[in-house]
Amino acid sequence: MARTVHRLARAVRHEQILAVAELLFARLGFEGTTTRRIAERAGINEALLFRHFRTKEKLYWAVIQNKCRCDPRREELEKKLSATGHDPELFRAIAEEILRHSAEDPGMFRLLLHTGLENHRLARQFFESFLAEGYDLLAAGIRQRIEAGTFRNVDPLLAARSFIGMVIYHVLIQEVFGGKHYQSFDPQHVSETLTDIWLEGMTVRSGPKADRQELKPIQAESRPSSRKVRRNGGTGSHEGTE
Amino acid sequence: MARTVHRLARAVRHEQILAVAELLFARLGFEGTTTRRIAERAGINEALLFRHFRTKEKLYWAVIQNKCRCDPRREELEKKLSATGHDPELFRAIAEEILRHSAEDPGMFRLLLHTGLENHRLARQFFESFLAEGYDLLAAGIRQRIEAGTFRNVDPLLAARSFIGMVIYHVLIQEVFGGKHYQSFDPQHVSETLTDIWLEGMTVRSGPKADRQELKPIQAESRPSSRKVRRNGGTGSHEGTE
DNA sequence: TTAACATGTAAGTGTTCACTTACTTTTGGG
DNA sequence: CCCAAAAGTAAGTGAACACTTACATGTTAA
Repeated sequence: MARTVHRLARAVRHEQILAVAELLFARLGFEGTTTRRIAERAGINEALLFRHFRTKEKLYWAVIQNKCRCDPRREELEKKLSATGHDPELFRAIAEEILRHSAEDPGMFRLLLHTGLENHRLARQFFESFLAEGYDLLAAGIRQRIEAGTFRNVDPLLAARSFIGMVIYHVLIQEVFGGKHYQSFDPQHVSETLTDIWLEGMTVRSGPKADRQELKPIQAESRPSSRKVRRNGGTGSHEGTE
Repeated sequence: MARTVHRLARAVRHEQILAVAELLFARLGFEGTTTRRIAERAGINEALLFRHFRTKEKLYWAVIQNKCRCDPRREELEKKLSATGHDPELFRAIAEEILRHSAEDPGMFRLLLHTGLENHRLARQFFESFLAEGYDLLAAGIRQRIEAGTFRNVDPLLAARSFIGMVIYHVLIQEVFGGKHYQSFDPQHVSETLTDIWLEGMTVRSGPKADRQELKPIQAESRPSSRKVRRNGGTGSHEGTE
């Protein structure tokens, strides 16, 4: 017995196991995935799996690091963001990129969430390598635009989060909570709408500048009397700002 | 032997087990939590646990349904939302409520995510009872405001999602991905900033009404040349609904 | 007082888990 | 051609899993 059916070069098998493991970990989480099943789906004996990865946890690590390796076009984003100017196209492209990437590789998203939820110390590294840096970049771009006077003066980190949040949350609802079983959205329509709302909320308007109250950008210990005033719709109903 | 140390009324024990189980399920997920450990932490024998809940999965169900029971102030929200008028306070209150609730009961949030990720059929029910309804409510309120001319004409569901998304995503980063270990935020500041951005992005402005292009509210197959502009028009700023 | 029953437990059940051991087959360089 | 190393496997290991069985103890109503 001991039939050896397929014999592969070490590196090839390595990659194959990683791919299968990624799929299962993304779908079922760390605890929900068994080494037996990974081996099965890879068409190999469990022992071989353990010769490639000494423990299940090391395999999980490897899967995640493998994902982090193929990091997306960070520099590209950086360049675009640092180009000052008032550019809705750019933000829409970012939103669209997130939507596209999440649709193409939903496993990635689920893996990220699973890792965050399970208290693996992996979480932090994964988080930093995947999210934190992107934020700082985005926040920097926003800050720059605030200083340039095109964006309103709000906390850049919160602004960045709110933008990414709108998009990611949509993915969360659609992919994780089965929203797509109820209704599907055209990614372009989504990215357009979300970006439109956000940009509209961020950009400084022409017209009288003086009467605008600033939002405190970093700390808001002062409980503002009752209402942060905006230039309200002169639609007439300038209702009840106290 | 067989020392019976604490003897509790059935209902009391029931609740106690539910509480312990909720804690562990939220922290470790379904697969990551063992019945042994639940029993241990509840200070009882495992067999007793299985007399209260015939299977682990039924226990999980029970935990979730228990969470759904104490449903938050839906009617209150409904009333507020249906009161037409242009009210930043309301939306800020909603954001603040989400932030507060998530901070007080982070387990709830984690449980929801775990349930979504693990493919439990529970997920859908949980989702519907907890999220979907709230959306529809919010979306309805937004639609109403669009018709009243206070909000710009965007897809109300997407608008609702973008609002909730900004807030929930912030919670996600802080609670699940350990963001709070790096930086903590004043909930008021957060809710203020996010609501401000979103409202600013949603409200119709005064000024020339004619030159505004509409965002198609439902479908956007037309790739608009460069920029979706604000300024609502068509549906008429038919304000003063009341 | 006591029988009936609910609350509780100790000590299992078979199964599956992550991981190992001991062995077989294939391959490539001398 | 030969043989060591690499690629593969069958058949385990003890531990932990969800869940059960058999029995002890506290409560209560007739």
